[in-house]
Amino acid sequence: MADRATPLLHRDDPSKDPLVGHVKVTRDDWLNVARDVLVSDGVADVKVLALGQRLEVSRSSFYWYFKSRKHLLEALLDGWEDRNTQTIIDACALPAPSIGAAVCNFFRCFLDPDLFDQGLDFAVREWSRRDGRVRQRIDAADQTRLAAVTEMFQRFGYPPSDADTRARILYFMQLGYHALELREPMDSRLERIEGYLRGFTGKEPDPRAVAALRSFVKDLGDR
Amino acid sequence: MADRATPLLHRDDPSKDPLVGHVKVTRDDWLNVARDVLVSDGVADVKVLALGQRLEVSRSSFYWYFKSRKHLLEALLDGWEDRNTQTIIDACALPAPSIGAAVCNFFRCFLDPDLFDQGLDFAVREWSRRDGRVRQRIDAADQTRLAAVTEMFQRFGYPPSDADTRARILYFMQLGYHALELREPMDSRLERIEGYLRGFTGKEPDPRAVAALRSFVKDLGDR
DNA sequence: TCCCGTCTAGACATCTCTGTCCGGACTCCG
DNA sequence: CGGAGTCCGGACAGAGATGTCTAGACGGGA
Repeated sequence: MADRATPLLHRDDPSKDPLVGHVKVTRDDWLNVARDVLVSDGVADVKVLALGQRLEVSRSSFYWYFKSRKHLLEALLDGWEDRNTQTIIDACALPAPSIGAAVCNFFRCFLDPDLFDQGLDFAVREWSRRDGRVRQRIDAADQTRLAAVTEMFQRFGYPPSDADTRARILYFMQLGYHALELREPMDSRLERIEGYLRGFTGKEPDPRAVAALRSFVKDLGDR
Repeated sequence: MADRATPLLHRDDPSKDPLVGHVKVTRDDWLNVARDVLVSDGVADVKVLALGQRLEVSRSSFYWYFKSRKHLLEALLDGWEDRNTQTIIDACALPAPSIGAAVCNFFRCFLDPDLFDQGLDFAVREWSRRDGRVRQRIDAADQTRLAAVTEMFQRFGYPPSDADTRARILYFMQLGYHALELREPMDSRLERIEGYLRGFTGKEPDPRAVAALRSFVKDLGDR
């Protein structure tokens, strides 16, 4: 024992750390930090050393949880697919009394950042431009999502080609909205959505569906 | 003289090179290759070694033309600004008999990839998300472009606030269109533009302006 | 108390990219 | 012919990132 007499904790000052209470870093911690960096800085900046510094832990810890950086990126993609694509599929498969209510269900998962993470979706889309395998996964995800939306319209009696067209417009519109990074107040966004409902269903929006959407948004604002 | 008896040219087989005829690599060659990589792979992949390999030249040549990689990126930004922002400014300042013809001038520079490079604009916009200084430059460029479009509407009698609104819709719409990476046939794109003309000018499109735009597009297709 | 599984620090080799330096080939021009 | 200027290849050092290895701290169970 020479100069180091305080080997107790590997974290000097846990109070100023966002993970107060944790003494150990979990695999999910690595994944969450990696996801944050992916969204804010892009995949090129997802570096083991940088993630470790943010977690105030050395790189060695990383290699306990992940075989390599490549495996981390793979896990990141799996999480993205589980979260975003599955959310859309679930929303489209939800039972609904009318097509208007069904479209409302579709919009709901985009309104709640806990359900669909648009920043992550955008980051993966950007990542795909530079990685063929990611490109394949996101292309497949787009196909899967579109198929789910198309099936939703078909379930309410729209003929296949019509359902396909409406699904594409609906899905692409959401992509474009997020791509522009508009920051619109929730109220005017709701009004726009009601306008969309008329366009996609071809009739006046179901008042009960609109009311449900409004209360859903209100809950989002309250919490 | 040991094993190398053919020191004549530094390029083994100039025939299969895109720069046939060039024996020397120019500063513009480096810039062009760098721009291509920036557009297709992002700024992180703009590496001196990779650019040199594509030019079939060693990195030493690079440091003859550029002080450092940072200076190359700076030159890339200067070229982007000279080309894209200046193109919009010039198009908006062009004399026109009516606001409809003026808006046609605006659309023209987006239809011709030699005037406005949308891939480059998109790549720089993406780069700006990870570099504060680039972010400042692109924010300033957006302001400058919007001011030019606003001035165009004001020149034709629109009151300032109205001109500002129309300019924003017009400019943001172009951004969104390119962001979605739609590949629409030129014919249907022209029809859409005529529809926009009604919206932005509030009256039927100037037939002469539309005819000029059509012949401009035809020239683009012919060459 | 002691041992074992869990988790991390630090040292190390390796790779990639950057930037510098030197020398040589080529061109132009006197 | 020859010297200066232009341009490039190759070697070198340094920084930073990845992945491996070993020793050791911690906690829980026999």
